Amino acid sequence: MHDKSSSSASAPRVRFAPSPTGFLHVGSARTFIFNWLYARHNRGTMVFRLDDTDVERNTDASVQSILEGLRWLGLDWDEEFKQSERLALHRSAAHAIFDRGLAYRDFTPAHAAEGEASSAQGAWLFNPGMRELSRDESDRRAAAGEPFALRYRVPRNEGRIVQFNDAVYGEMAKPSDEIEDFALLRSDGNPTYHLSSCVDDADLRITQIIRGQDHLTNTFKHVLIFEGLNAQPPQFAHLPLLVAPDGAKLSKRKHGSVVSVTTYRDAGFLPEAFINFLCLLGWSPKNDLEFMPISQLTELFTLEGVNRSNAVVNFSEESPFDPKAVHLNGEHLRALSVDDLSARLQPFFDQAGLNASPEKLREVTPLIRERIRLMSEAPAAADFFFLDQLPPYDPAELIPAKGADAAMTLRVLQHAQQILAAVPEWNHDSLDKALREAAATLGLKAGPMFQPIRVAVCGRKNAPPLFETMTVLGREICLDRIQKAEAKMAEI
RNA sequence: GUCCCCGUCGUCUAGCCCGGCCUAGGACACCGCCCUUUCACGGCGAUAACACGGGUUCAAAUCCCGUCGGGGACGCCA
Repeated sequence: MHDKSSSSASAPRVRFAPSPTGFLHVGSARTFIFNWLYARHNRGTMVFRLDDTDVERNTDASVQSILEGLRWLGLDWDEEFKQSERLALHRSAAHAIFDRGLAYRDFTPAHAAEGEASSAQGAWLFNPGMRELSRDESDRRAAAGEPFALRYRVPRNEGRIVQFNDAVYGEMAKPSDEIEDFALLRSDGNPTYHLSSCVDDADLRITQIIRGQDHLTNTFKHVLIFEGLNAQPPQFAHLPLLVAPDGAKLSKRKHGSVVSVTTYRDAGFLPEAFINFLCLLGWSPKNDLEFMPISQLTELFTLEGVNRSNAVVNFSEESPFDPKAVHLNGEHLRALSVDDLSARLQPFFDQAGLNASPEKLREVTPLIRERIRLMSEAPAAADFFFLDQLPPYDPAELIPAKGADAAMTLRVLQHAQQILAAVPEWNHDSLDKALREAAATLGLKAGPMFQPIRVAVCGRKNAPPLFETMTVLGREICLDRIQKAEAKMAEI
């Protein structure tokens, strides 16, 4: 490629522009991820821009919470901006549009036309009388201190069609007659979202706007603003929405904490698994691949792979997380090295108050990694490795469902205790050998032989493989627990 | 209400643009079998979808029209 367009076809610049009015939710996270993937795939620039023009609703806690969510995802950005620090630019842009005659002052008091029949009778387009105000009268009233909002003078009755080409939805067109005279400046002089967003996108030389489909119809207004700014609009790419099982757009208010990314973090999702899951919602590499590390997602991501229909994120009271996300997490968990997984599991054990030393946890990790799908499940799956005292369990559990009765169970325990006290070496192979021989001696199959021991040692029926478990636990603890089990048997 | 978008297994999706290779592929979930000292992991298999109605065509999931259904946007919120 050495044509003359090489300079204009420079590296793409994309942005993620959250407004700090709540925690980072999964829909926003996906938008961020797609932007990031696009930037990295095309060796472009990722811009983080805080769209904090709504002073009323913005909170610092929200900013922190969004950053916390993004930090967890582990995806970076190259440039950072805050809209609240760029208000002067937005205002002067508004004035420039006004000076070009593309906007007018609207002295109608705020919220004047709210409620009533206005919304029932079709779309509102503009407040009567304001469009036609002469420049002189407009100036006079403004000078007199009468508050006004600045509105875009959308072309009327000119047969004008506003259009743009969306990278996902294709050719979009709408008669300007159907677009309302949206506000650029509020009566307090502050810019609206539409204005700030477009002015910044133009000023920051954003080349692709990748955002939720809920902005699809707003885009016509944005095209008009770019026009008023004398700027070339970026390419738009709208993403299908993430919806709840009830079909409605995911919202913090309606669906609660299940839409917050920190909820996934706290439940023990791996960020790479969460990202993988989100990517599969509304995008596909089209080759049946589903398990993908971030490097591969980056390599495969293109806007052509984005589809157009909304995707359901499944969650319910019983299972708060989409089963596919959980499954994917299990796969990513198992793809980690034991050292890595062990380190990531540590906080979950600490939080559970299990006092797990890194060394011990490192030994336990291989025994549970195929048995958990969320890291939060780990403490419950491995608590008996770290507890001095086994939690109480039903002695009846000691008795196998088939192959041995209570009397035989007691014999198994007693015999095992003798054998285990005498095994020369406390490792997998000698335990295996000794206990299988013991089973033969008692005339039992492996199952009925191992079950009582497993329950005695772990305090439950379902546990990791017996010999590995006993090896990690050590002889002393095993013998002690078997001893206690015998005592329990006596209770029956 | 007005405008816009969408509609393939329960869910995420491939296929649709460039009609035949689709007796519609993959994944999750569910069920069954195998592996196995339990639970898992893994392997194998089963059930399961082109919203509906018209057209165009030798041929339609794929093209056209309509209907219905779902979602979104219509704010001096973002």
